[in-house]
Amino acid sequence: MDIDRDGSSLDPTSEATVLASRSLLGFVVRSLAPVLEELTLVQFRALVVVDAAAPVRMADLAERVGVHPSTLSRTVDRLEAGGWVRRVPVEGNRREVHVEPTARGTELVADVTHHRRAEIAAALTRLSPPDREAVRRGMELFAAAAGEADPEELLELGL
Amino acid sequence: MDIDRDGSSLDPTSEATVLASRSLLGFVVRSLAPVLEELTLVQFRALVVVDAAAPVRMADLAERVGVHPSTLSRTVDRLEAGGWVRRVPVEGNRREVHVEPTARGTELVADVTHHRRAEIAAALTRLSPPDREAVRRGMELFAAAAGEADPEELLELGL
DNA sequence: TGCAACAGTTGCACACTAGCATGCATAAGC
DNA sequence: GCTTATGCATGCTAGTGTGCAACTGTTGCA
Repeated sequence: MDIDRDGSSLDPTSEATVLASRSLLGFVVRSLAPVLEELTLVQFRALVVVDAAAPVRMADLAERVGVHPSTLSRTVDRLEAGGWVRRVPVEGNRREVHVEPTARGTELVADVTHHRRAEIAAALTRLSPPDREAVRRGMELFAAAAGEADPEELLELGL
Repeated sequence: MDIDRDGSSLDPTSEATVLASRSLLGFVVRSLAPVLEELTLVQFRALVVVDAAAPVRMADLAERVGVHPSTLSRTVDRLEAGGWVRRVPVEGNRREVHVEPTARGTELVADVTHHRRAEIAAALTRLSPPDREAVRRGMELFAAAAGEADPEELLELGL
């Protein structure tokens, strides 16, 4: 909330960046809100990993999501019951189980990112071409300076 | 995760913005991670509201956090047990109860935002002054185009 | 004064996350 | 082939979040 309280003590660039980050977070939250009416955050996180890494073994999935295998087993139960993922036998190994997204699961994940990107693009249309260019340059410079976010890390918020 | 999968279909400014947003989210998540070892996300959300709006009535708090008063009552129980907030009687009204952060609660919230701001500032030092200026301008333009995020909305992720 | 509305808590029910210990089937190693 | 390790599922316990309904105490109004 008070992400920029006491902001006056920082340099103007940090200031502007913090402010912009609040706007961006708004986009993220809005894109996530509808999902959270269908799935819990934990479930969506798991679905995102499945969608990105399928086919993935249960144990690997548990590790990537960062939960105990037994917890994951039950989370997959729920995702499977909801029709978001399915367990598939691994050929040549009857001990392991793979998890894959269903079409519905893939679609849900795609919708979220799509919606987010569309909203951002819509906001940018409110700028003149030169201003848009300035945004592009600023964002690129910032991304380069900040470095890629660790995917595992982003996952902690289901992103 | 795949926040920029299929990115090629968008304009370069959206592209850059999405990329930068991933970095920014990384900062947010990192600043939040230590907190989540002490409090649940819901509890932290409530704490943030209390810290920002104290003193606040239970009913108002429930509404702002977006949960049922009975749920909030128990959440406050837990926050109070952990020493993050305290209930204080309202003078002149023995029916209402106010909630206030303890010093510890205020400090926790401040730590999160501080840590986040410091990390962002540190990343920006890796840029030359002119580049930093370009970032400032880009971020300001974006924030202006995107508009202020709705505080209630950001709260959904405890921000 | 008496009654209705209000503020907050508590009992109840249910779902989800979480981890540990256990069990079961399968695979791998000797 | 027998033993051990692995992969997964399940029973158990516990903490949390959630809402509804009921209850207590308080306030406000007629």
